[in-house]
Parts: sequence; structure tokens; C-alpha cells
Amino acid sequence: MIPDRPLEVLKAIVRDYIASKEPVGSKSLVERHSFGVSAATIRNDMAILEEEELIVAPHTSSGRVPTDKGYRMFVDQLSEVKPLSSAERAAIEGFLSKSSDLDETLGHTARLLSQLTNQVALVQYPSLGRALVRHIEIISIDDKRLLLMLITDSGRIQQHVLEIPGGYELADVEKLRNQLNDSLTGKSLSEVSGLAKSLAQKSIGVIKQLADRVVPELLNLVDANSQEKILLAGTSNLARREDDFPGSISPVLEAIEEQVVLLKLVSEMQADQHGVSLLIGRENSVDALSSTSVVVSGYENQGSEIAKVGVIGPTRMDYSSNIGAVRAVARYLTKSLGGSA
Amino acid sequence: MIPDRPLEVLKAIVRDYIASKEPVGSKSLVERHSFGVSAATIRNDMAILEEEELIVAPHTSSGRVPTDKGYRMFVDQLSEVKPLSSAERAAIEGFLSKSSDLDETLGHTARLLSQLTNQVALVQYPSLGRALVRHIEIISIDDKRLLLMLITDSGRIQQHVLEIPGGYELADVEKLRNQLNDSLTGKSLSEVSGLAKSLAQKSIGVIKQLADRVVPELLNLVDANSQEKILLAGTSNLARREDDFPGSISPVLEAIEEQVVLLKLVSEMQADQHGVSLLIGRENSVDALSSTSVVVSGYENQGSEIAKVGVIGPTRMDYSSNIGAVRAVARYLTKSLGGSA
DNA sequence: TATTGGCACTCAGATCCATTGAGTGCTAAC
DNA sequence: GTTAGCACTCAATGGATCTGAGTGCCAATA
Repeated sequence: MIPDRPLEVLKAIVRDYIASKEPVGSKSLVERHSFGVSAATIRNDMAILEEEELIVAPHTSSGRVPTDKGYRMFVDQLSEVKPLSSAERAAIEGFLSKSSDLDETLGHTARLLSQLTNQVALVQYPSLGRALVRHIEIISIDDKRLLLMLITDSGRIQQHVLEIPGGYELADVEKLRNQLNDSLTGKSLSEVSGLAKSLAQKSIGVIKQLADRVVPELLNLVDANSQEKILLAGTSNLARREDDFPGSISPVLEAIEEQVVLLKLVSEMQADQHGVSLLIGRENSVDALSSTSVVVSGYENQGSEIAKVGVIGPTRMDYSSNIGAVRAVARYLTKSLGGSA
Repeated sequence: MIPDRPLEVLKAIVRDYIASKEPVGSKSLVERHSFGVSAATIRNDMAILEEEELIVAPHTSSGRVPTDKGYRMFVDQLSEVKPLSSAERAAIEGFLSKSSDLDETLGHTARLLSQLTNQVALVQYPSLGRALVRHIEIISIDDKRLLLMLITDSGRIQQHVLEIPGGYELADVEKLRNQLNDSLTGKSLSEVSGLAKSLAQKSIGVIKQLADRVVPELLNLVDANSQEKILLAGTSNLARREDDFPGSISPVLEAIEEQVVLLKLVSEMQADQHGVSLLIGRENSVDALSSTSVVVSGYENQGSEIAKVGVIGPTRMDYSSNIGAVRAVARYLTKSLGGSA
């Protein structure tokens, strides 16, 4: 267990380091904060912190810098997060209320969050897996092509054009559509596969022919597209923090552009205190991201979490305000989805 | 007019500089290429090129570097572009054939192009303005909500959920939908506005009430969403070329993330030789992009250009292969759209 | 007239060295 | 437990010097 004052010293170090980017030494520490003790005493405290691997010295006889573990202790101690300014709240309200469809809402959210935090924002698309079928539609485009659509309760819409080489009768399409809707509406996507197949088998005649064409495509929509997706915004914010990254930022950018990696990372994160979850530095398993931290929060529709929003930036970030911003945006997003989508 | 040998010298300088990133001097020039003349002669030629502002010396007595004008002359002289390797062709075919809907196709295209060129790829969404209405659909979601959809011949689909506070009759919706389709299908989006409005006016009774609700939203879809959109991929490729940019890359990233700027830039470009259009360095009007070049080509649907694909990278880029890649990808994209979308 | 060898000159970049100063660890005293 | 004092370390800074690739120019050559 770390005694009280050393803990305060750690917090001060983190704050100063975040603000100045310079390793912080005992002297500047006593100058800026009023600990009521001398620099030498602080040095003793710092020795304890170093012993615990909460801080390190980049070179012998230089100031100290927090380690991942140090940041972790810092945020775990964080009792309250910086609330947003009223201007920021207004910005969120204004921004999100404007959007109409899901794509737009999420796009706006990403941009907004990146501006609010000056970090790279990420918005995960609602996972199809947990979603429910709201409606299935089949639209005639011309005499040989149909547009198949799948609409989920999270507002996500998937569509695919399919060719019916032999043409089709409108009435048959209508029938099939009704059958599909009757048996699938309200079901979760994971159930669709089984149900749709058995429906195709039970059909007969012309309808069966159509169904044999349509159902596989429907499954494709569910399947191929339940591959999740993450939206990024504000990549340039990373570049601006360039010197917070050891070599070049390019591997970092590469890693976050790699959807698969990012998705895995994000989906493994479980919300903890403040309804926000974060990974600091090497706490995440992706090597290229070892000097970044990820802050995410879940957003909900109909009371259950459907996906995550968050930011990613250098470990040396302002955790307090980023946590605040991510949490606020997640809440507004939840609200905005509950409203209209 | 520039005499022959000096022109060859220019080409050699551009090529060597692109390959080495070092200012190139007369001596290394005669070593690497067989001009059959001495370094002193080359120096004279270089004096001419410098006179014409095709090359400059970063510092007195250092090698020379091509200017924007020099690059321009170089590409204008370019008689053939580097053809893709068969592996690359195969990659394109394989990649694009997999995609089903427009979103996916364009997403794949962007990733593909960025990998092919090692540059930042950009893909413009088909402009709604020039597109034709293929189909309008109104789908009942629940008893108070409708989903309005607009499908264009380029395969782009816009949708919006709208609330009908008083509820509606399915039959009325059906009627309205038929009316809309009858009068709008096949029309260009720019005509939709007028036609839809007059249709709303001519209607009567319940249908009119519905139309008054639906038509404005339809116009919104056409309007608000005819704001165009550009997809980016491979931003990290820019970061890798870090030192090709004077200060930091961050302003460059910022500029290309700014959709509006990029759209303006791209849409002002007109295809020239090779079916490809390019802006070199300061030829573009965006200040932050003064040390980048943009290579784009149009892609088509139904024989007319609907939008552009391309790459953006440092002026010091391999124009020959990038032009080749962009052109090839644009062609395949055209083909792929013609096929199924 | 175009080409060439020769030569003095320039200047960015590397290398070396001394200086500086923030910061440390330790010890002895309070 | 705290503090003052002190010797020590080492990154960063700023000359000073050296080096070499490359230039521009000129007089000689073909």
C-alpha cells in the first residue's frame, strides 16, 4: 500500500507531466504544489514510487515520468471526472439532434468526439448479432433484379441487389416477403439463420424457387455483414501529438486503421467505474499501440448496450476530460438513438 | 523550348530523386545513366533547367531537386505508365468481385488502391446530382413510423425514418408510393424537387396529408445528402512518408480529412492524358497540400462519369506507377459497377 | 559552337569538446 | 520523519573545426 503523501506526489507528477510533457523533478514539484515539505522529502517519496514502478527516470538524474502502472493508479484514484463546459454540452446537443439516419448520427458522433477531445475518436457500429429484425423488404428494381433489405431495430440497414435470371412475378415476391416478415420480424439475427432456412424448405413451387434465391442472400446479409465496423475521425489529432510516440506515428496509424485489431480490442473492454472503460499503454495487447491509451464507453438502445464509442490517444493524455467527454457523448448517443431510430 | 538532352537530364533527375530522396548532382547523374558526355556538360544542361525553374538547389552547391514545374514537365513527357504486375491485376479482380453493395465496393476499392500505391487513397461517392431515380420505396415500420427510401441508378441508397404522429393507412401509403414512382422513376435527382412538389399539390384528402409529410423528407434526402462524400484509406501511408513534408504531417492530414476541401479539389479536376488527371504541388489551391500531389481518374456507370477515385501523396511520388494503378482501379470499378449495381 | 578538364569556392552535416544546469542519491544533522 | 548540503551524472546546448559533394567559371580542345 502506498502512503498518502506519495500518492499525492504521484498525482501531481501525472498532472504536471501531462501538462508539460517534461519529466518532472522534485524541485519543480514543490514549487508548483504546496506540499508543505521540502524537495528532499519529495525525493524520498519519489523513491518509494519508483520502487513500486509507478514512475521511472528516462535517464539517470532526470525528472520522472509516470509508467503505465502509474497512470493506472492515477485514473483509479480519480474520483470525479472533469465535467463538460456548457458550450460543449450545447455542441453535443446541437450536433446530434441534426442527424437523421444511423450512418449520419454515428458519423457526426465521431467527428464531434474527436473535436471535443482532440484525440482520435472511434465509433463502433451497432453489432448486428444482438439486434432484432425489424423488417425485411424486397423491392422490385426491374424485371430481373430485386433489392433485398434487412432493417434492424438499431436502425441499421443492410441491402443487396440480386439477379433473378428467369425473372419473377410481383405477386410471388409479395408472398415471400410476407412470409419472411411473419416468421422473422422481432427475432434476433442469430435466430434468423435457422428460421429462414426452414422456411425455404417448407415452401413449394414458384415461391420455393424464389426463396432458394433470396434466403441465401439474406443469410449473407446477416452473416457477412455482422462483421463489425468501426468509424474513425480526427486521425490528424494523433499526428499533432507526434512526439508522444517513440519512433514514428505510422505504425500507430496502421494499427488503428486495421479494423479487425481495433474491434477485438474494443469489444474485449468491459465498463468499470464511471461507466467508462480504459486501457492504458501496454495493458492492451496490440504491440503497435503500446504507447496509446483507449477510453471507451458503451451506448445503448432499448436499454441494452449495442456498441461502443471512445477515443484513442497517447498514454500521456488528459484522462479526466477525455473520460468525461466519452461518457457524455455515449449518453447523448443513447438518448438520440432511443428517440428516433 | 527545352533541347533534347537537358530534357533527358530532367527526367533522370526526377527519377533519381524519387528513388533516393537525395538532391542529385551532376556527378552521380553521369555515373548512373549513360549520357555519353561528361559531368561538366551535364552541369551546363542543369544550368538551363535551373534557368527554366524546372529544378532548384536546396542550398548553394548541393545537388538539384525538381520543382513542381519540373515534375509537371516530367509527367507530361511520360509516354507510357508503368503497367501493373499480373499479381496486382489479380488482386484487383479478386478484391472487387467479392463486394456486393455499393458501400462495400467503394470501401474495398479505397483499401485496395492504398495498398497498391502505398499512398492515401480517396474514393468519391457517386454524386447524387447527376444520378437518376431508380426507385422510391416507403416501408411501414410500425403503426406510427415509415421508412422512406430513395434508390438511385448508381446503386446509392438513402433512407430516412419519419414519424406520422396520427398514424396512417397502409393502402394510402401504397397509393402515394405508386404515384411517386410513376412520376419520378427515371428522372434525374435535380428534377425531383419540382416534380415532387407539384405532385403533393395535386393530391387531395388523406393522400395529400401523407404527401405533405413525405415529400419534404424526400427533398431532404435529395438535398441534404447530395452533399457529397469521400472515403479515405491508408492514412498511415502518409505518415510513413513523414520526412517528405516540411514541418509536420499534421496539417496535411487535417486538410485531407476536411471533406469539403477535398471534394472541391477533386471535383475541379478534369481528366487529361491517360484518362487521369493530376495536380502537382502548388498547382492545387489548398495551402496545406502544397507539398502533395493528387492523382485521380473518373469512374463510370452507364457510360457517364459519376465520381472519382485517386490517391494523394507527397509531390515526390512515383507518378508512373501511381497513374497506372489509379487508372486500372478506376476501370475495374467501372466494370464492377456496370455488372451488378 | 558544343564539350571538356581543371580549379577555387561554398556550405550542410558530421565530429569533437567544453559548458551548463536540472536533477539525483546519499549522508549527517535536526 | 524531515531537511540541508554536497558531490555527481548526464542530456542538451553551442561553438569550432573538418570534410566532401557539388557548384560555377574559365581556358583549352575538337
